[in-house]
Amino acid sequence: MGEEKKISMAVIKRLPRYFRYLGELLENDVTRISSRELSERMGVTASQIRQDLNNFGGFGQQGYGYNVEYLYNEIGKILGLENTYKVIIVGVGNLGQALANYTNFEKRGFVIKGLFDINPRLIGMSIRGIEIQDIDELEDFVKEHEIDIAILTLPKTKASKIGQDLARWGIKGLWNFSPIDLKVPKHVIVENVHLSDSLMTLSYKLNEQKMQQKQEKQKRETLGLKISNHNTRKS
Amino acid sequence: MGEEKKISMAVIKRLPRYFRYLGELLENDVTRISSRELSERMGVTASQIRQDLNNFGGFGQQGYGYNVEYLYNEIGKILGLENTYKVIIVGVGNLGQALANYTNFEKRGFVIKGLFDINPRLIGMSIRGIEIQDIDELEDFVKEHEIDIAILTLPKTKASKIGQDLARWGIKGLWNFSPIDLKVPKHVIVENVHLSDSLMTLSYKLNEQKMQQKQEKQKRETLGLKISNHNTRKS
DNA sequence: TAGATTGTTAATCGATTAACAATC
DNA sequence: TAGATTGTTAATCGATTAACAATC
Repeated sequence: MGEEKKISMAVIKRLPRYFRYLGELLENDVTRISSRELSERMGVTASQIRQDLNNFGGFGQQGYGYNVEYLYNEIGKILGLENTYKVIIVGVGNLGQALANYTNFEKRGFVIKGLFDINPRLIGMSIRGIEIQDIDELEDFVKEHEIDIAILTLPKTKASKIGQDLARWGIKGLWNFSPIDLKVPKHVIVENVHLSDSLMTLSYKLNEQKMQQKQEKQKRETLGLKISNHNTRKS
Repeated sequence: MGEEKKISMAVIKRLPRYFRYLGELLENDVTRISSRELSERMGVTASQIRQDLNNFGGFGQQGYGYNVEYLYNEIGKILGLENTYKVIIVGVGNLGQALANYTNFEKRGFVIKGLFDINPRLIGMSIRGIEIQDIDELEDFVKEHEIDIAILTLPKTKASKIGQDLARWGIKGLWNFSPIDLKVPKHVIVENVHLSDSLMTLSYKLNEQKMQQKQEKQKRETLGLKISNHNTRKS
């Protein structure tokens, strides 16, 4: 009783991908799918799919598989997509503007209520009908409108302090695009998008690939040399 | 000999974070650091740091710790940051524009050589001196300039085909921002940035937090009820 | 030298995969 | 009913943590 087995982050991080694949199946009017078939499409094991889903309950039926629409909706619920959140964007540079213009987030219940920047040239401008305000207004706005989430798209030098301020002012979640680790109380949820980390991972993988190819080439050449030596000796 | 123990993705994904922390230490003129102290700053175990680093060699010294600058440079090498790559951006919408304007990538050796879009209103415009070209020019450009990496910031309906085209035209890596899993030959490296997945993870965590708080509140209320009952009986 | 801290082996923990009884 | 496929337990695998001898 009350013994919620803590669900691992590995599982949680896979849920959006399941959701994505089920959404596609739904679009293609597929009504049912087995763990085996889904596993083949997704390139994972059927066992993992069944294990992952059974963390949250039994959504399938023996001998039948899973009803696509039902499972899609259930995963949506698990992800909390039926909630709506009041969102602000702090830092309306290139990336902030891009996110402000991105209407898809609202479909997931993330409604942008305010935009904030320090740059006087931006303040007063509007994006999708929302005026960019001076960051001095941030505290009052967050408290008055009971903002849930702040998207942090500002220079790392400022992100840390603003993140802590927002935590104090009652923000529930931070979607952080700055290449730093925010230090906030643990009741404030932080989800990071570290683009530079992602780029470095890409760099690593490209470099690894390059080295492997070089190695293989060398191996081929050594082999070629041996063969030609062999031939020389023979002839 | 030639028995490279394959390094796990978990380790690789942690390298950029080490690199980040070491960079900060370097900026603060810290010359040496022990695994223990770094572990405290980063919120990981010292054991993990030593294990991770020893996948690539012994960079420290017993009784001393690690030289910050040396370790920073070595991790930079491991990440392949001394390489330079020719990059194009395919899809110059809000996000593509933001990335095109982001100069930090060039510091990591990712040099943007071309921008491509299908939208006639964008074609001919320039960002940081680079003209946006019609996507029809893509094949010739990639082949002629031997482009290494394509950043895919286009609608998911188009990303899949373009990704496959680019693979055929000799691209080495794809930095994919579309919410799909690209199907390309395995010699083409794909690094995904799934913003919508990240947002759904945030949504999950917020929802979980909300439920936990609700549960705790209920528990407190039940407890309060019991106490008041108890008091009632007593008085 | 004595103290500190690495590199590395061994122990533990957790996550993934395999197997199969339950059941639709 | 027979076949299919889940839900779940057990086995395996891999990753993390602990421990400590080596050594600066």
